[in-house]
Amino acid sequence: MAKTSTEQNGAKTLSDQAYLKLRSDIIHGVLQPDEKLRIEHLRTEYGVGASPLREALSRLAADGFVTAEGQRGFRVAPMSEEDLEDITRLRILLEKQALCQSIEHGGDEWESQIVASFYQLEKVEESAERDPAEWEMRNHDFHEALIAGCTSKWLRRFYGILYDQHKRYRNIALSTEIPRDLHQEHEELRNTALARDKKRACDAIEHHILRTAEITQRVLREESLQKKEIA
Amino acid sequence: MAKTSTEQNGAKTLSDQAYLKLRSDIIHGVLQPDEKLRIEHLRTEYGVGASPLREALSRLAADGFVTAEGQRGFRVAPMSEEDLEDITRLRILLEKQALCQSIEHGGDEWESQIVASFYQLEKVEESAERDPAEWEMRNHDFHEALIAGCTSKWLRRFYGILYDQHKRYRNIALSTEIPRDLHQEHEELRNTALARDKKRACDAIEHHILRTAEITQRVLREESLQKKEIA
DNA sequence: ATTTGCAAAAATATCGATAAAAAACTTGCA
DNA sequence: TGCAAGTTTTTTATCGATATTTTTGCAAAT
Repeated sequence: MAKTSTEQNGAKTLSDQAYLKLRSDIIHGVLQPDEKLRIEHLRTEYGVGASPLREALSRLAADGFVTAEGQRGFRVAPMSEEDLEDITRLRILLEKQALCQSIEHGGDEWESQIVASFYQLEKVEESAERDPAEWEMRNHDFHEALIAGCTSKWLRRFYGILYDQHKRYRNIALSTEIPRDLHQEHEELRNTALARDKKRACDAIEHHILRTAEITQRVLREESLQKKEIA
Repeated sequence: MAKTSTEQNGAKTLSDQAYLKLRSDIIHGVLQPDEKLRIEHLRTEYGVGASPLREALSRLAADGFVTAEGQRGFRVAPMSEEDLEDITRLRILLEKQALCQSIEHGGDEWESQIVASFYQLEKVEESAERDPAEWEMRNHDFHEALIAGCTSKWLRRFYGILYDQHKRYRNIALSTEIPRDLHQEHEELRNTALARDKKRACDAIEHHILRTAEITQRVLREESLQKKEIA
């Protein structure tokens, strides 16, 4: 039976719901970098009490989406070019590692999921609408499929955080357009992974992440220039 | 002026204090793996209300020291050989990376701190008392000094979590003895770092971490054997 | 014009009480 | 005895209220 609309996802508690909603709003730029997060205001906005909100914010602080200073409350984590570069470099290191482990340990199920999720991603990339939200989902599924064979829980955990941090930059920078030439990179990624070619797969993933980061960075730089011109 | 005893450290709020105390108690085995963490019980034990406790537990869940299941409360994160191995492998990857960056970017201050912290560690290792708590602190300072030149915030963050997770295993497994031959590994580490020899420094750190993990794992295995014999 | 001091306002952190859920414990019945 | 349904107890999650701290606003003084 379908659950109530307030708990359609895996969120059993108000705290979880608040966590997921805040997280999503930060990633999608609804809550702007550095913005103050006043409990009283969020209370009315999200329709939950102070306790679950503070719990959610504490968790978000632990994975770097908000900053917390004692007696001064919370704010959305700032964004900067250095931070993007930092995230990018570490994401490359971890995703390479996870990919290598996957190539070593992945079985039939792993291969199937790569083929399937690549196909779904391809469909979105070539479709007329090119819905960015849909693309984000499929892109995430594809990357998850690639590293699904990785057995390290900690690697998965850290990678997940970095993926979402990266996603925040992508979303804010390129909220509308999907670069067309990402597709062939995904294809190379699929082929090298299925061929169990660690070296080339790692090169492909590094190149792919660097490329998207570069695009993001360029848009980010242009935006910050515009802001300075206004000021 | 000296602060009140309840806020001698950097903890400005009750939530922070509870977080640090719980964290420390988990790392030092005061709170056992898998142990249920009942709010009402902790309330009396730690002398704070439910709200700061829940915030602290939420944060601890985010960095993997406790597990949280909706409507079922919190418990101390379990320990296992697989988890130790997982932590060990990833810690090696990250500490190598951080060390390389340090060797590249570290300046005079970085070198000085390595020499200084190594000296302090050496003193404890060769002293008659061989106080494990003192050794833990000095060991931490030395490893921190080695990677102090690393400019990546995210790498530092993740490394910090893994270091403390590793420390939990160390503490529970070897709460009393300090293996004597760790000293020469530290020396090799200091020398190769100061010589700016990335390759050898990385080998040294890998070997060092693997060695301590092996010792820990052996003790862990013996303990779990004893438990099974009793049962 | 800038700073200083203080009072008012706002926001944070925390507590105590309560509703909701899960676990433990009966009790009735085959 | 075994076990299913209902009932009590325990525990979790959440709200509303309050004490404490920070920020703001404003007037007097340098």
